[in-house]
Amino acid sequence: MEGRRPTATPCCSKVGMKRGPWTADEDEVLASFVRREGEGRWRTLPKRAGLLRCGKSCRLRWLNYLRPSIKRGPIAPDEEDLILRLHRLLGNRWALIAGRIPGRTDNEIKNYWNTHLTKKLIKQGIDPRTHKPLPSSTDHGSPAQLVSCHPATDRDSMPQEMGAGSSEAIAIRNDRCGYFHGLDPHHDDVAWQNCNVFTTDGDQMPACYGVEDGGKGTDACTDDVFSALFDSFVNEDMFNTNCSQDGNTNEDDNNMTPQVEMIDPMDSGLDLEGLLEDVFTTPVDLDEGIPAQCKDHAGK
DNA sequence: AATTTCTCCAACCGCGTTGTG
DNA sequence: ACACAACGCGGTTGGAGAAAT
Repeated sequence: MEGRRPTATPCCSKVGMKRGPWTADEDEVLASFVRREGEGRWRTLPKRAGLLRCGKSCRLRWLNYLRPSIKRGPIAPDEEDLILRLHRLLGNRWALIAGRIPGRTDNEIKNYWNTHLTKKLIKQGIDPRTHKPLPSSTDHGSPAQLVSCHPATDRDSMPQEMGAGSSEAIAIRNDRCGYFHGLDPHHDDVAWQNCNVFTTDGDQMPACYGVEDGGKGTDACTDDVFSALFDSFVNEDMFNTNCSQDGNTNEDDNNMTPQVEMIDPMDSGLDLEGLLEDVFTTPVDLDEGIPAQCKDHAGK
């Protein structure tokens, strides 16, 4: 973009630095240099490589476009599904999300989210920021004190155009259940007992949140717990299985406003990144790092 | 065909975090 | 403990092309 407006404080104040779209020649210079010298030292890279770009620009170009592992082309449905689940779990942690979707960059996912998925969710009556039903699409009714949030509960209340198994549908179900209610009571009893019920007044907080143990609560969460948690987010089939195994139904669910403490993992003091790193011990490469269910789901 | 509006996405910026001396 | 540099991330911008009028 040659015509990008100049700013008062450009990232690189050096006069003579080139900005805007990269040319094929620049790409070639950068790519061959990074292949030769490796990533890093971006600040000095332009000089060493003979590019009239700032280091930041070089880094971005490499990471978002030139890296050999970049997958081009449209986002596949399974990738979209994974993005939705991960966003629900992680929020706008684009880099973290991208790290779980091989070949996709944080920028690409962010763009896709902003241009496609937000609209899609809004169209389906879901707030893309919170993954909760939009106010206009919810009917606030009876004050439930305790919510036993079993996914099957909401199945019948899904919007018609939304398949019960769709990620959007799951998003709604999970919204009514709190972040951790994707946990499978059949899969991990301890995790379920720790996390399945909590109230608005915090009478019983799940140990996972680290509230009751002086902030060291993440220690109380085993890898198994978070594997189960994460599996439940990324594995639709498992989730549906849970639903079918759970006989709980509530015909008035549409009217139920769950008084669940919707704890934002980002604000809970829970080190999700660290925990995710534990769940996926190897970086980026899904074939190695992502549980089988997830791998299947991503079709990688 | 010309013009306007909309959509997409590459690139930029500012700020927070991490590393180093 | 502090300062500084480098890196990395998320939010935002604006040009190009597509679609609508």
